[in-house]
Amino acid sequence: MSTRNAEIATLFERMAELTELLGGNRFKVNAFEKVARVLRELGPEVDEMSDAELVALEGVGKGAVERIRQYCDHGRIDDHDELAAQVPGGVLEVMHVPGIGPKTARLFWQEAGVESIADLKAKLASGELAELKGFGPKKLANIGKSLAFAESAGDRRHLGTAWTLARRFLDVLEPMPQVRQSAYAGSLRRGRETIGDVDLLVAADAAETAAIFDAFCGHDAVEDVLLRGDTKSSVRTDAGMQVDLRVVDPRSFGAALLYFTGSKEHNVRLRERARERGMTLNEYALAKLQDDGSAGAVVERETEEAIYAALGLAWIPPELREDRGEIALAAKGKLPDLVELEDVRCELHAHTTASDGKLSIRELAERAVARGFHTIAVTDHSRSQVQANGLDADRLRAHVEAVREVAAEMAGEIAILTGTEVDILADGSLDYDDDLLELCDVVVASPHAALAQDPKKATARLLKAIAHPKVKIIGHPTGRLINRREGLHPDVEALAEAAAEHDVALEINANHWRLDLRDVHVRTAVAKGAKLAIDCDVHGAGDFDMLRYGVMTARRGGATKRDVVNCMTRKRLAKWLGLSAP
DNA sequence: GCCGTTTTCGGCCCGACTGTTTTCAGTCG
Repeated sequence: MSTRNAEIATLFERMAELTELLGGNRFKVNAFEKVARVLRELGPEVDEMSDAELVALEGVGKGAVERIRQYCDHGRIDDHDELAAQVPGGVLEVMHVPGIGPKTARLFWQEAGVESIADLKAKLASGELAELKGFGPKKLANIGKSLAFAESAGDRRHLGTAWTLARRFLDVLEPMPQVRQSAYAGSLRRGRETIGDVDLLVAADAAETAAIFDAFCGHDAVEDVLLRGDTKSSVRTDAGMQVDLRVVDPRSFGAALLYFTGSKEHNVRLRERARERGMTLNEYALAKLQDDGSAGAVVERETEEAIYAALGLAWIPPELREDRGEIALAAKGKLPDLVELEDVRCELHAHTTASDGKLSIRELAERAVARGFHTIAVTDHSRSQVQANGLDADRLRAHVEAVREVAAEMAGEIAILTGTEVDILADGSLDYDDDLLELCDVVVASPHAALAQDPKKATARLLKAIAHPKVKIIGHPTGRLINRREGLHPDVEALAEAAAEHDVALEINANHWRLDLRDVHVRTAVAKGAKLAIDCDVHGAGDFDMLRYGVMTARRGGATKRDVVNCMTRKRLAKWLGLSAP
């Protein structure tokens, strides 16, 4: 995501929220949200695009282009400022509290003078809000709880946190005799980098739901039961995340899985498509649409595949369900054949106790063998990474020798490659001289410091590293840490073009704190024909399990196994690295 | 505000749960 596009997207999001809060046209709200979403996922900067190119984007009309240009020229959008002038700044934050929507936020503000979270807390405590019509003790108590939870939990959680939490619940639910099928859905199934709530789905007979909800609400992880109905329940957990469970009739599992996987925007498209074909889609079934507008005979409901097929579409992998054009591709049978976890056959970015890893060379290699990998590269940190015990020239030479010894001992089991994760210094030069890099089979070059550089410098820095003849992989190219550090904002199109030209792979660092490249960058890389490397950046034994998050991110970007160097055979990989045959 | 196999107006997806309701609005996903 480029900074300029993100800034404008934020303004459109705020226009949507303000319009909603002020009771404006809800379709206008949707339209603003849609523009924001398009901008967030846009590869090129808006100032590099023509008006015609912008208006060709689905969801972007003339009005949006005018506002975008206004921001580019003057750094502000009049409509936004006019809306914002009508509402005190803190009211939007009040609206973000779970359980408070636009109507309630407006009522609190206009009838009770709540203009901030602080006001809300004070007036909850004083009992002033209880005098408002329609607000009994339970509603207010729930708002109080939401406030406390939001403060302790903070933002959306990492993909890895959500996946682990989902597993904890499914490990209890799956073995239950009443449970016919179970799955995680929502943004977790789509592999988004951050997850709001975990959505779980279970198929069971209606008569047997009580036992399932008992097990769910009584799970060790549960701190608070938010709601419990006949078909759905929500809880807050010790992981600081909410988990929702839906129990559906086994015959409707496919329709429900489709529905609860989302995205919301993808679902809207599907339902529109159903309508165009005289059908209606909900979480129970795809059904014929009757004259009175109600759902008639069921067309399909048991599997996602059948429902997509009935809509004239190939099954769409969850990671692509973001309304980014995947439905048109599915209609033409042109969906990419996405890379899968099992396609990944090697790890090319791993650390040992020589720098800041927890495993010895041999332990690292044994773990890689256990995963069925044909190759592992030992890439410890370079000298500038003092806090990570980076290797100076003498230590690197000794370490390379040590790696070669273990490689010889384990030659029958796995190929162990010498390597380094060499720092890309602020000016784009590398942290080791070329003669040292020559010792390495694999050179991963990564930025670790000067991560607040301006985009032009960052781009030049990374381009210089890509052009270096020994570099084969650019590690975590932006250096961002999700929810913690922005990292660099390079021109990813330019990087991808250069990477393709020099036959260098851009890494998708699979660590769930990083996911760097991120999904939209992957999309750009794939479009430009650049190779990708999905690496776990292994520091400890458990890190190999991060691979699934990297693969999900690659899939979200539309990567196939032909795009990913870790999917090569041992022989092809050696050839790509310029090594003599293994 | 956006969009078009019904193109420049008139639509724009669907349902569960809660609280405070005498029949439903608000929120959420």
